Amino acid sequence: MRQDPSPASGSSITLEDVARAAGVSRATVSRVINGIRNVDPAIQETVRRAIATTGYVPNHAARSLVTRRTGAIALVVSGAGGEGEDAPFPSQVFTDPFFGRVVGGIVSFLRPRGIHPILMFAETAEIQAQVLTHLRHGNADGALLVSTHAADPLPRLLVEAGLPAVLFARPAEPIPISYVDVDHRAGAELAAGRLVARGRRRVATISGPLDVPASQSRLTGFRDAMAVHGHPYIPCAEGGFTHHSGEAAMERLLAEHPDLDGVFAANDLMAQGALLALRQHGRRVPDDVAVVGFDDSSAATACSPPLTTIRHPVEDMAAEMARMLLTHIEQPGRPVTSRIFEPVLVVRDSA
Amino acid sequence: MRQDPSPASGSSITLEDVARAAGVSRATVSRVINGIRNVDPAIQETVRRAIATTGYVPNHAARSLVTRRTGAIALVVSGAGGEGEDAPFPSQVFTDPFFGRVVGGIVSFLRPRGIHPILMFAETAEIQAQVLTHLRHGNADGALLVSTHAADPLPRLLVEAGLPAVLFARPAEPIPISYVDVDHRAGAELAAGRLVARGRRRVATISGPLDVPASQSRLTGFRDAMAVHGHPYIPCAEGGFTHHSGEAAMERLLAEHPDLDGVFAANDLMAQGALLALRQHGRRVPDDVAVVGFDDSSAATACSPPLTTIRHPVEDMAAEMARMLLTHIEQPGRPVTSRIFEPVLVVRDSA
DNA sequence: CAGAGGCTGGAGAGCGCTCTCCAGCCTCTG
DNA sequence: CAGAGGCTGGAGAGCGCTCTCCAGCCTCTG
Repeated sequence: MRQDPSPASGSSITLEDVARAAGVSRATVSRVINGIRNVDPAIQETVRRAIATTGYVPNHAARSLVTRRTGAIALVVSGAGGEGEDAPFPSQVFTDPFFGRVVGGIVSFLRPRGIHPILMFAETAEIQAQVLTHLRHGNADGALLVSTHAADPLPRLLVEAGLPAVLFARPAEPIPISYVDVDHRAGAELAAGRLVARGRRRVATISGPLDVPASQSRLTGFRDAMAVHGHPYIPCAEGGFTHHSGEAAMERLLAEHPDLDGVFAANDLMAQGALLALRQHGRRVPDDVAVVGFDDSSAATACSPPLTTIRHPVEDMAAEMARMLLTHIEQPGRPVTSRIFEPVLVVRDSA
Repeated sequence: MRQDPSPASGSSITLEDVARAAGVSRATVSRVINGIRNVDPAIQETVRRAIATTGYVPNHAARSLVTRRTGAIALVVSGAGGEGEDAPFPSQVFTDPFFGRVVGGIVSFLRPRGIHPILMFAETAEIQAQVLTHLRHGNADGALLVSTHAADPLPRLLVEAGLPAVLFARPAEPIPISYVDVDHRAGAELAAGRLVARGRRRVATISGPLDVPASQSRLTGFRDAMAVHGHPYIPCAEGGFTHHSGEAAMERLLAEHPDLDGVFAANDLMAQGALLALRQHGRRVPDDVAVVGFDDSSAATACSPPLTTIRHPVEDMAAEMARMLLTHIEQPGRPVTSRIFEPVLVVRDSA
């Protein structure tokens, strides 16, 4: 079974070969493959058969050389501005279940369209520059950007480079770029409502990093809602969206307010840490202290007790990001847009 | 500030433009950029300056059309053969901290070489076919494959397609493909040694799915080592590498062997589930029952108490996969190889 | 029935690179 | 000092597609 021009090594069968086999021109084969213009059904059939028998596979590079499209989308996870922890950045990021849901939503939208995202991490300014260069080399038609820090300069750099891009979460600085986001304020109001409904009167909150707009919205939204319910003073300890920072923040809150009976943590990972601290201090959850998280990550169900939390439709949001990006790529002149999603309260055992 | 051929939209500056600006031929510019053959240092300098002033960025498609290399690597996460759970596959997969470490290791090796992996999920046979077609279209020079199930046919399909590929973990069926793996048996021996050293005499194990070679190796390795230590009978409950399956397996073990004082779970997620079950049954860990996990995932430290576990150098293994793949791509004739990594015991509180 | 206009297939240019081949120069050796 | 051989830069083909332009045919209308 000798096959000299091995079909594997670059599949050396070209459009020319198919055209010859079908007895038509290259242009006609191209038209059949790309489904443009009317082609006689009988000829279409002949061409398709020729493709099948030759085992032809289009050369992607040749195609994108002329179309000036790569057909590729970059998924950029950017963390510039954040301080390093023990694990290398990509490990750290993917340990967060949130990113799994983002990836899931993006893939669910792109894959049926034959697109697979290129995964890029840009945790430092230097690497961001490399990533940007890589994108400008025409390695992707556009970028989906998820930043872990608000001070991220990458969104602006992408806009300046003229590269189609969509953000997950509103950028800290106002720049002309499309994004999806959740209504953080509404989510915080749901959390407040739940704690009040459970009869909690001495409530505190563990916020995310306060340079992140989302953290700000959750904090002020929570405080405003609690004020409406007649609770004017809500102590806050700032965390860093990590398990350990949540534990530490809970320790600080307990030290200053040992009589608290309710906590709203701005994400589930911190809520999980808070549960640990509460247990170590002998507090029962939810009997002594009710805890509400945010995100409905898989951490929420792995906790003991399982977390009552605020779910944003991350998969839907991520899919929408991808949809918006494809629109921008297909219609370059299009104005930027945003889309805000409504969160929902997920009641489990912690509150 | 008008720029008609916008530098963003495909950066219409070509090698030709740089050559003209530098007063040399296209070939010379190409040589400087790719660092092939000697070029007069003075000319090199002139060319570099011309590149800088023109803002030239090589066209990736044109290059790969002639080199027949894309410069891209696919990271394929394959789950064919597994039964679906509630979350969509990609979300599920990335929720497992293990994949974060794999991605981290791969990125740490590829990124300095200017390569960013294309992320592909292939959870069903149908999607595997699509993924394979996509790869054969020349969208990547090779594939790094992480399978979640042993019966995965994708490794064989990749070999048949002649596509350079490297697996994480030895394939179930013997096929000529390179892989990295951990010495599962040695890891299980470490776990057995630890439990024996802690004076445990009634020890059970929670295995992974028994159609996975790794699960088999861990189970037999554990049983063999315990036999050496004088414990001939080790009950086993089969799990599915998930939190919940670990919890369920622990329930079964406790029902049949209420007096057990030590458990080896074949991964941390199941160990975490086991801890939950033990707590619900009023067992103290490690006083009543010592628990050893496997993987040293972030679940190990999020547990209460933190898990004593077996760490495989996942990041190193993933980086090695990438290195092996690049070797295969650069030297197509090269025979397949394997590399087995030694695990280490990480002592925390659970045993 | 003649002419206009639409539709379909082919010819051929061209996308932006790399790489082979060759010319010309320079260096070294006998 | 002549000739061989190495080295460096340029010319030009060619990678495999798409897309424009055009020819030829067919259909429809006046």
